[in-house]
Amino acid sequence: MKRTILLYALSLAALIFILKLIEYRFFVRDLSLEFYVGLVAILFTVLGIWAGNKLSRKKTVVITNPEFQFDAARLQSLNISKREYEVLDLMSKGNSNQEIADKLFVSLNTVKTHSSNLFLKLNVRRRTQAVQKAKELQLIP
Amino acid sequence: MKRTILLYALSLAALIFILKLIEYRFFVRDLSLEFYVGLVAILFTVLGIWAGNKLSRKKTVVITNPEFQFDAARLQSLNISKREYEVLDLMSKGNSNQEIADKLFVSLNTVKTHSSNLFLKLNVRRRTQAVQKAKELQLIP
DNA sequence: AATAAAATCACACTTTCGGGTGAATGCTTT
DNA sequence: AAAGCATTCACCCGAAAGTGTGATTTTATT
Repeated sequence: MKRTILLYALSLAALIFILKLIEYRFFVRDLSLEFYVGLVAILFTVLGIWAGNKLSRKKTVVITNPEFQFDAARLQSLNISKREYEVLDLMSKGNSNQEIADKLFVSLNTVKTHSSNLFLKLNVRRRTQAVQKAKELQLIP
Repeated sequence: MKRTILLYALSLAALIFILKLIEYRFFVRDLSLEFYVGLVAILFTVLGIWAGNKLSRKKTVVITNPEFQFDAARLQSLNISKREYEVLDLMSKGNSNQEIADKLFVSLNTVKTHSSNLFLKLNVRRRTQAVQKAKELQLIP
């Protein structure tokens, strides 16, 4: 964290130095102000992406802790429906399809349909893989 | 992904518009070039951080659980053999019996025997339950 | 009201899993 | 050497899981 901030500061200093050089050329060679500003924008966008990645990678480690942080956004982005999620949840608790069907008051075939669609959305082929992936994606505890 | 790029483009356009306004004021109020450049730098750093985060967020895959403390004593007390544990480990990673057999260079029947004994020792009836219970017992991450 | 999405179920079919039994081999431990 | 354990494998059988297709109903959204 500290090192990232330090590196950011150093990069900032280096960039400002480079910009001063460019500024010099700008006045000497009479380039347009738009070109100059565009260059600054590009450089700092790149720097921002880099710094952002460095800083948010630390956050990833925080997410790694055992405290489950439900990722509703990811659930939505995968287009997993409410019913499919319920099946996933019961699945992760070690229930068979028949047990899931009994608990959700639906037929076995319905559970199969839901789980099949779930596997497609999670891009897996078996329930064990689905559970694994769902945990990685912070969809279930 | 597409939406992020679109939003980035829109933000870019908005920023350029704002910059033009600032540029206008710059000439009118005669602010220093350094101030102007600094502002551009800050704005695009922020934009870069945001865009970078959006684009790289899908990389937050969590596999390691730092809380995991391997409980060798429990493994022994359950009389789980080395080979059975290897099967359990591969099982927890979503492998089918056939895949486990291939990875351990044994036959499918052997894996079935191991997993069957494993289920007895863990007092479960399905691989999903076995994985669940093994995690609870701190046998696997 | 029309359309789209979600949820429901069926049926046929293939694959995978799990139980039960039996058996051969090798490695320790007594 | 004998007993015990782990490891290996085979065969059979039934249960569970998963695939594919098609169809109906319910619920949201426009």
